[in-house]
Amino acid sequence: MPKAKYEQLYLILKEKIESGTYPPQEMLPSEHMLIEELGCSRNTLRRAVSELVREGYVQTMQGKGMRNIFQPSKQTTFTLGTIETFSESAARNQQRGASKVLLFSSVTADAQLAEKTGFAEGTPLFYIQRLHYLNTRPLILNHSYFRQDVAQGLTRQIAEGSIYRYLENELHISIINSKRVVTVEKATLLDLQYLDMGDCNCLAVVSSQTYNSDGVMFEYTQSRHHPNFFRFQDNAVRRSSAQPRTKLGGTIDEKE
Amino acid sequence: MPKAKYEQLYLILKEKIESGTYPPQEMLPSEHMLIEELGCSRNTLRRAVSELVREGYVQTMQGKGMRNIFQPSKQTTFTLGTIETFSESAARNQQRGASKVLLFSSVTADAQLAEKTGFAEGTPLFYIQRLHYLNTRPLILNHSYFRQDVAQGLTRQIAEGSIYRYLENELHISIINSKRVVTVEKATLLDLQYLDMGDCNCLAVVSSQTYNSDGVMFEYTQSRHHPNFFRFQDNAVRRSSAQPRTKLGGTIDEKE
DNA sequence: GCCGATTTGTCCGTATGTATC
DNA sequence: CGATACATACGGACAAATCGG
Repeated sequence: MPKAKYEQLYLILKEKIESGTYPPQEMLPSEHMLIEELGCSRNTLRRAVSELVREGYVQTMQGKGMRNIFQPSKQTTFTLGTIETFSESAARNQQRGASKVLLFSSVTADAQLAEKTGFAEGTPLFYIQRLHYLNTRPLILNHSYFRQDVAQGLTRQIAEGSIYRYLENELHISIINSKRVVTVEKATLLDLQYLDMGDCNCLAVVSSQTYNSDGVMFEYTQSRHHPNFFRFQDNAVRRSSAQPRTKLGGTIDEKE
Repeated sequence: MPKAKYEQLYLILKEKIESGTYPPQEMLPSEHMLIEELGCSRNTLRRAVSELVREGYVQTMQGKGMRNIFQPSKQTTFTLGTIETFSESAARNQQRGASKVLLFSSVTADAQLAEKTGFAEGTPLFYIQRLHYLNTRPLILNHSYFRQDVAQGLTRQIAEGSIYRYLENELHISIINSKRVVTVEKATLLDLQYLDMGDCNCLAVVSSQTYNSDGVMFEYTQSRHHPNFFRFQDNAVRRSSAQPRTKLGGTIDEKE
């Protein structure tokens, strides 16, 4: 369970929105009312609300109030504000994913690999190819590179299970953040061999660089997603001062 | 210029990070130091910092401090935390985009269109097809639907220029937020006709539902992006309490 | 292992500004 | 104009994690 109060309030409000306790398209109680009802300070409530805004559950408008703009899942279930990952999809569909290690090897980053991954040239790496299945259907082909000096003792056996459980529980590495880029690329021969793509010749590629608490990027992973089962969700919020900020300013300018 | 103090502090810190005033991979000054240096309260500083964390400029670790993890643009310029839009790319490359209206029409949402767009069946809509060029190269094919009762008086002439300037400045509609979904789809005949896609038969599709301050979704736009020029960026941050939250929890679980 | 200093994380109360009605 | 509501900003208090002695 979450310890922080603002997380609890966030979950309470989210539940009330999803369950229809707050009617769709209608105004929520004012901050003042919610503070009394929930027994918290204004700052704490606002922190919970700002998360709901970021995820597209509510609109806030100065001088007016907060409006519930949650829409209960049109077609597929509607999780907001982030990537729907493989394991999330699996859990949501009551299906369990499986994984298979195609390749476990050691490599040293050459100039080309350094350029692609962001590791320094000459860095010793583990290079692992893994295939993720959902319901016996292969959906994601992963190319992962781990720094050998960080992921010490990593073996093919461990990769068959959970690499991250090993890194966190055995090596006590704490993962801090992960930078990701989504692009669309032509399918390689390997993609076509393992992913059953029909007549599509492109796929969605999520490249991520993951950092530990020492600030070192210890992992680069390229996830190649079957195009029919890839779905990224986001909510862009209007920013008061329309700088060359990126969020919605960009999105809206895009349409001019 | 931005009015809010936390926005100014955010820009100041971001500039110092990007310019190398704070060395890469090193710790930033502590909150206490920055507060004195910048002349602000702790909350205001923390608000600015949290934005930098969200965009992958810095890591924060309780008991340790803040580390600069910005990487100055490996290959393409590196804007973090959001979609790189058409106009942003254009501006960044010193190139100007152009737009062409392919179709301007009125339609009424039937069952199928209602399902796809989220408008109620029977809603009168403007349906506009527009092609966006970058440097004479067609990159994005947009299918836009606007509610006629909201976007009153919209004409093909206006669509040749900026629809949003008309909506905001003439009709005084305030845009609050926009829900977006990124998928990969097979190219249609129209895509192949207008976008010069080579031998790719798929493209990146960004579907967005945009809301005004009355909480009504007044626009649905499907942006079909040339696969070679699509790039979505994100930074996932570790959350202390590992709930069935979505951000990094999901990303990491994905790798199990 | 303990203790204290440092640093970030959470929470509260209050005051003021600004947009809406 | 006043009342209401959200937005910004400040200062203080305590908790939790880290690190060095």
